[in-house]
Amino acid sequence: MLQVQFIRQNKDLVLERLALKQFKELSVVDEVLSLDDRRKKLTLEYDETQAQVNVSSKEIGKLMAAGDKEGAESRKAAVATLKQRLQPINDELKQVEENLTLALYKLPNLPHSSVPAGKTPEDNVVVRSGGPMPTLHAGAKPHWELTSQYDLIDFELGTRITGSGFPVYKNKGAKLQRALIQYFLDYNTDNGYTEFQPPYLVNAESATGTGQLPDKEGQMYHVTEDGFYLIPTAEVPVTNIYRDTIIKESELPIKMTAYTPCFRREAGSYGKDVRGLNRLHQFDKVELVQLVHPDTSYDTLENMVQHVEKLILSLELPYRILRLCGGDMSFTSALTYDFEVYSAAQGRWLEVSSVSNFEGYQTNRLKARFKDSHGKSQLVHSLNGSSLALPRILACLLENHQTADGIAIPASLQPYFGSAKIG
RNA sequence: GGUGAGAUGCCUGAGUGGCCGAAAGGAACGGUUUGCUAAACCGUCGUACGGGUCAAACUGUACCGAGGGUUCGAAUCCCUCUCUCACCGCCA
Repeated sequence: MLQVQFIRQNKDLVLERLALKQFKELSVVDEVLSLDDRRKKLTLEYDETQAQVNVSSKEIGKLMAAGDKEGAESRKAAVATLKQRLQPINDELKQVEENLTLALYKLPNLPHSSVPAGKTPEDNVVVRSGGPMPTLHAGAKPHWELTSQYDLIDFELGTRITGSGFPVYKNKGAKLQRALIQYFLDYNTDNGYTEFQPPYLVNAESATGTGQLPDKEGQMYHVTEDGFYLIPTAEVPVTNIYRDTIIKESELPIKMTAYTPCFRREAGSYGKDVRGLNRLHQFDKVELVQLVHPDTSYDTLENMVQHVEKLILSLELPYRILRLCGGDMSFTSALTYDFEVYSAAQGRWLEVSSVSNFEGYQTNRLKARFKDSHGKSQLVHSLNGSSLALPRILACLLENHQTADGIAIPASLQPYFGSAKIG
């Protein structure tokens, strides 16, 4: 969430940026400020009254020790009066603090100055593109036919075991999946990221920390029996590794990577969006998370973009990088680059990675801070990106590298997959 | 799942009603000494939210797992919960 002090000092900027993000309830900004004013007044009143109580209590102790029972009793009566005043102040203070938090939760992160104006995906800006655009042979097929032809994935079986959107990978399909995960993780750790295997279920505090709650409650599977949520991305458990911690400045940047399955309810999706591997309820992803000094977070963002770009290039896939417009960005992000890979047989671009700088928005909720050179704690900036989401990469690999007599495996992947082609 | 013991600052660990935001030791950081290393010595060494200030100094409140309660006053007493450890049961 945004820092109240920042909102107070930069109100005009905040309003302007919220508008860029297509945020309509601008009155929330004033609500936050007035609630914070009220909170300060009440806090002062409470603290001053409580201070009197504390002083009196000490005096009572001394009077008792001195054997002055009467003096002690009269003091007690005075304290009782003070405490009666305290009660309603405290009640209101708690209410105000709760409302303030709720109001702050309503405000999305502010887009960075380089974020393009716009409302829909059409307004996203293509930053650059690359990779070899394939020329498919006459009988080229979409991936859901290839997976069936080569016996790589059984969608119907998954439907029977669980439901739609839970495919069963088998044979070379399962092995390719495993090879990709291994390759991605090695690539990340070779570049200085520390590998983690986090829990796949998180509690409500963690989901709140990264912004899934309360904003996107319906996106996650909720295990009500124990109050846990299935992770929609490794971002949630991995970023929460540093919840409520003060990091040494010398330890920054913190670079983490993790493979996890991801679970998303994806309510309301339909049609060609969900065909084959395009959109699933369970999928695999290798994620990058960095916690960095605020001064360097945008350099880090560019580094992460290049890191992911090289990985896609090594898979010999055609891609483009988009800078998302204000209206298409996620609630918590300040600047996001999406990577899309061209699905040749479908004739459409599929998002395979999203790399974002959240600045202090997540870390303010998480209370992930570091001590600066003056000894003051400051929020670190958090960033994350996929490297990569597996199903769409798999789909594009199959479609783009298909030939009349099989599917070619990119050279970078062959050591992991163990052969140069499928079929 | 059952029984028992616990949860204190970066770590170990004292503290059973007021003098405790908290002893002591260690680690860390700064300094002195030193041919270098080591040792020794001195100092610093929690967080949040307020007040105050140009900024500091200074100052108030809260926090000893979490939440409630008793009391003029709680790390200390009571209740609930969570977690940790040990043993038993079960089990990949």
